[in-house]
Amino acid sequence: MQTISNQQIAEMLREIGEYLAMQNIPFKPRAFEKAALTIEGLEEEVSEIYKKGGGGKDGLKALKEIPGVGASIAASIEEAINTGKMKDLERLRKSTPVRLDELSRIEGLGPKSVQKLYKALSIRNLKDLEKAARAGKIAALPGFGKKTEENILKSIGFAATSGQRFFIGHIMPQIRRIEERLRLLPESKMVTIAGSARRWKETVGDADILVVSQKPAPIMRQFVSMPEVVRVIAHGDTKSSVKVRGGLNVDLRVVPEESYGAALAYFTGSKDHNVAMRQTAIKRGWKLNEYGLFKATSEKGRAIGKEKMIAGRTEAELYETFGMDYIEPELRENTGELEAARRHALPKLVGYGDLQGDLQVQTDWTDGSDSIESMARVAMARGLKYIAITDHTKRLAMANGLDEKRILKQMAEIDKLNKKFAGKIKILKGSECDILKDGTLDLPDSVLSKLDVVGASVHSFFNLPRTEQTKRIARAMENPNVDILFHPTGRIVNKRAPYDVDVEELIRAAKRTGTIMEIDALERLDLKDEYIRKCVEAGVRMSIDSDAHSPSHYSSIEYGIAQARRGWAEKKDIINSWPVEKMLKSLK
DNA sequence: GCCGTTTTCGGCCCGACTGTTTTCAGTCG
Repeated sequence: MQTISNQQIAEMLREIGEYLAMQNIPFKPRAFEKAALTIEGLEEEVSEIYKKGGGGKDGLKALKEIPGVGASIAASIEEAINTGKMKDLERLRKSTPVRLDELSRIEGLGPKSVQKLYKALSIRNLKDLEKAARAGKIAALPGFGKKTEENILKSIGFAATSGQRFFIGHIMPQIRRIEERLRLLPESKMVTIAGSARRWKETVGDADILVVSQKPAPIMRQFVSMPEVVRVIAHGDTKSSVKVRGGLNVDLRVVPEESYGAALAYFTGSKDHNVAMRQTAIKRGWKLNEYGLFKATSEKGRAIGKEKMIAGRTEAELYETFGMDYIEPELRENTGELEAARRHALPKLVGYGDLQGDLQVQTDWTDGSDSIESMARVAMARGLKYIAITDHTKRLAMANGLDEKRILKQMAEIDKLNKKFAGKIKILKGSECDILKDGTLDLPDSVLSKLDVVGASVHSFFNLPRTEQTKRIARAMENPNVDILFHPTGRIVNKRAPYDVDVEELIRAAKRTGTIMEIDALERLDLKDEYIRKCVEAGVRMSIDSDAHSPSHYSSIEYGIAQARRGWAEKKDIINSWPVEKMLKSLK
């Protein structure tokens, strides 16, 4: 039987929610949406959770443990696991046969409008919609108009790119360019990137930028007329929204200085974090919004309708008023950070300037673009104290992988360079050694034992069955010469799914064997944040590596550090934040 | 439909912008 993925289940639940929203049913849509969001973000497959729970009644119980999943949704999930379908969804689809997924991708078109369009014009899909819009039929509907019709047509043109999420490493430079442009405006007092980019999520759907200013109008005018803007979605006094070349939506908010902290917290999110914060406020009889934290004033115990702002100028003040420590943006996902902040037990996250070394660097000996010397010089200029040269091994023939002879030659060259760079940067002898199909390594132990740092990684047989893949990698980790497991799951953000492997078992193997787990920064962000957190909890150490194949790739380190921070990692968890001697001693 | 330091009923985050209205519904984040 084909097992159903979390993504598929989430889409079904979300679709049910949208149908319910179409029918104007209150609250239920949000319940489904919430459950869908949670399930999408789960690391473990829901079908596994059900199976592990024992299936049947006990499986259902296990499903209900998932936040946002109650009796009814659990039953639907069970149904989907067993039959691949949800009867409730089938029924809804039949009663209103519209392609909700297609139509709600159109900007400004939500469930209510879709319902109206279906009732009045029998519009079921994007094609029907375009036809009706071109024929001018939509403008004639009550509640719709000429402008709406124009926007629908425009949006159809963009439908392909909307809803897409961008890899943070690719999109951050563009967001920063826009930030910089706004910073240069004389009217703007402060400019900050907010939203998921400030939380360093591995993918970003929209960019949010916050500006403090007394004169928003000229800032808004400049913003909507930037050269990269391809469409203005909204243009207001305090909020504007545009789509820029490449498909990214950028939202700009202008707030007064006294609300800066509240607004920054609000627009940084995550949504879940904000909702939890607001619920905390309500419990205390306060109100939290993007303008501040407010307390209702009362006279003789009776509310008199006036509100007094009690915090909001800075984020720190906001958290403090709640009796919490300041929560770094990377932690704001409502996954225990509020509780930890209350108990003053937040981690002291590894900092963006904390790395002293980089333990995965490729050179022109294999598939890198530059020489060992030039990679060392660039690393030095970036303030690194040591790098490990870790070229591929012979199994990776297309990368001109090193065999025993060539790697010995490379080691001799590194000795020479170390004399040249003495006192400036230390070049470590290393390898990115291929893990062969059976879990043995591509170079003999007699060679590996001569190296300072051995990373092992999978570049072949991605499709082995889960247990075999897990055993294979764990076997490599048992090798006393293997120090680090490079890019442990093989994923590439937005490009390649991880191979099927039991990561928790690998983390146990790492603990048992003293192997370091890598956070590979370049395009991979492998490990994922959830696994990083599990390593931290298990006391398994990690390294954050650029995986640089050219000098410009060192810049990816920043994203790797962000990823580590999102996984609650501290300096003590990241071996290359340590001086080289201490780092080397921590290896096998 | 979900949830619980207001706990098995009765709540459910909150505000800006747009377009079509003439006071507001729908959408978005």
